[in-house]
Amino acid sequence: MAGSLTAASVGEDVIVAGWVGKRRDHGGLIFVDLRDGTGIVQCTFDPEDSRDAFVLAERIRPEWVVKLEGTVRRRPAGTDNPNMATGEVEIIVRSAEVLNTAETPPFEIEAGIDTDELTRLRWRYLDIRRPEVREALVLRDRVTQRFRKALEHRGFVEVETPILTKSTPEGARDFIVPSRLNPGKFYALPQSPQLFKQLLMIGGMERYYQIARCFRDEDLRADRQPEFTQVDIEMSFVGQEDVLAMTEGVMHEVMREAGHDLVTPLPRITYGEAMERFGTDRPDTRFGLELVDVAAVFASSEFKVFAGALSSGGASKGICAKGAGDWSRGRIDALNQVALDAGAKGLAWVAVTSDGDVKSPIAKFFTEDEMSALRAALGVDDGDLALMVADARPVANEVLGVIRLRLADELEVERHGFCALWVVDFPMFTWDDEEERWTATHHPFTLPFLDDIDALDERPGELLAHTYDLVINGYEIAGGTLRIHDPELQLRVLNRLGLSTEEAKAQFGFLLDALGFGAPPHGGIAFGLDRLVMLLAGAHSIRDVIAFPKTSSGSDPMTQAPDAVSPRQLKDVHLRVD
RNA sequence: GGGGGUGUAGCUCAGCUGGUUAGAGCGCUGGCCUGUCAAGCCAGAGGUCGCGGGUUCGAGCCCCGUCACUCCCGCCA
Repeated sequence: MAGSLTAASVGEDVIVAGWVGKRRDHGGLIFVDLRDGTGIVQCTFDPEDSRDAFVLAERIRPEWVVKLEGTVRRRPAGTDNPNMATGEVEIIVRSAEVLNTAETPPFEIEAGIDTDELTRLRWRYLDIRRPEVREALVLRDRVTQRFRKALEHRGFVEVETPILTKSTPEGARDFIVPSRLNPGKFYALPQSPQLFKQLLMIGGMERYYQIARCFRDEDLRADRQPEFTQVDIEMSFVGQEDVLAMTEGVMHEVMREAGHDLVTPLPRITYGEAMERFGTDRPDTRFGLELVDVAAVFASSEFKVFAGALSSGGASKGICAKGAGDWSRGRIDALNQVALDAGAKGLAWVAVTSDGDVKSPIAKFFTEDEMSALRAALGVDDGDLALMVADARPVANEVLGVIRLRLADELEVERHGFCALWVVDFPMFTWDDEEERWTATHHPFTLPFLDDIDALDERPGELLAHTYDLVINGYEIAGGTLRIHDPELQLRVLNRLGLSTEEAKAQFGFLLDALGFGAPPHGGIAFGLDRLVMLLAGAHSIRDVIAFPKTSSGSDPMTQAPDAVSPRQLKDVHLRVD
């Protein structure tokens, strides 16, 4: 009500209820900004209109809850406030009632405050009164509703899956819940509905979705919370193209809801290409700064470090930092440190000043021809800085991927709008040095490329899988796979991951059994709803789009969770705590 | 688990090379004020300098430890 009053409402008698914002007391005249869910309107207390209301207005304080009755009036000439939606009008208050008083809030309830997040979270319900937080939650609702609408329209059925479920190996650390009725046994909270959606396909649901809460007991980040929300989707009797087309259609509608036009079909690149060009599997394609293979330049050069890396099967890659040719040595050294931290042995560089002078610790190893070849390969003009890494191919790519993002910041590269793309064909397995075994790149239920299935045993590192990640502005917004529907193949994959047949049956027996009862071919995708809304809201953390998020140590400053429980509770669930 | 940053009034911050009684703006309280909207003017209250230890004649400042928040790496199939 409050925020929707305009000149068209002039003359109307209205009742508004809400919170007191700013109060401006002129002695003989008092203005109160009244805020409700719709916005803010100025309410004017004049003793000539109502003595009682005026006397009350002298007492009220910020964040008191009041109900005001009065008439909407055009503001006197010259007193309009063009900065507020209701700035042409005001309510002349005839009667006022205090519904509740309030403590002085620990921070001001208004847009654009610069208060520490801990303070905001401790009084999150006050923070939620502020417009940015409110708008983020409203946006989240609109996005969620649009997902529902778009999916229902396409024949999907929303099904709830268990929150109390079974811990399985592979993947993230589970949150576990002790069972009172089963001493010594535990439920696990789902990392995602994963297996249940497959079981729904086997159950003949054919098209399932769920706005699903997921739980992972891992360390937090700006874009990672211990509980988060997926829009989880699965379809039967489909191939990859069907899933991608469905996803693009739904995304188009969702983006439209948020006021953006997503041009489809989206570009696609393979995982391999993403790594070669951007040094990451989730490239931010709002800018170039792509990685270039400079092996041809270094193969025969006198620069032993690079030539050596190449001859031992590695790669040498480079990136051209436009306009960085005049950077100080210190600034380049800082980049070198970034490269070292990212795992490089060093960062080679050639700076060409805007006067055309070449400065480089490695220039002495190059002939004039080689130097021009390097500049041509990377597109280095006067005033540019070339950065090169030679190492095992994955290392060289990843290091330059990190450098690329750093350069985008340093060079203040323009990054606006939304650049979405598919990254497809991830490897089925990734070698884990620490555990000395193959792990599933996406998950163990991913369908590998069947035309190369011999690689499963012979060359597991080369086997690709039917996978697709939707990446926007460097964030993985959705990811999915076609699933294995053959129990024999599923068992082979689990074996390949180091699970014996007995272990596989103990952990995933219900899935293997189910696959044996006529599982249809199926595949799907899951969106990270929090991240998507964060991007759409222009926020920098998913905490900004979650009503009651946790701090980076996983605690809630408002409820004080997690907290100790009583000895009785522990005894009930057969637990002892040190 | 590791690295960086931060921690001083309710909020945001300043506080010099270690030196008297720790300051400012906003907010809050009281007073004045009939057209403000970051209202204005006057007055006032408000401090475990995150916590613990150490060095020193003397610590907000230096040292050690610790806690919290935050960003990143590891981790997140």
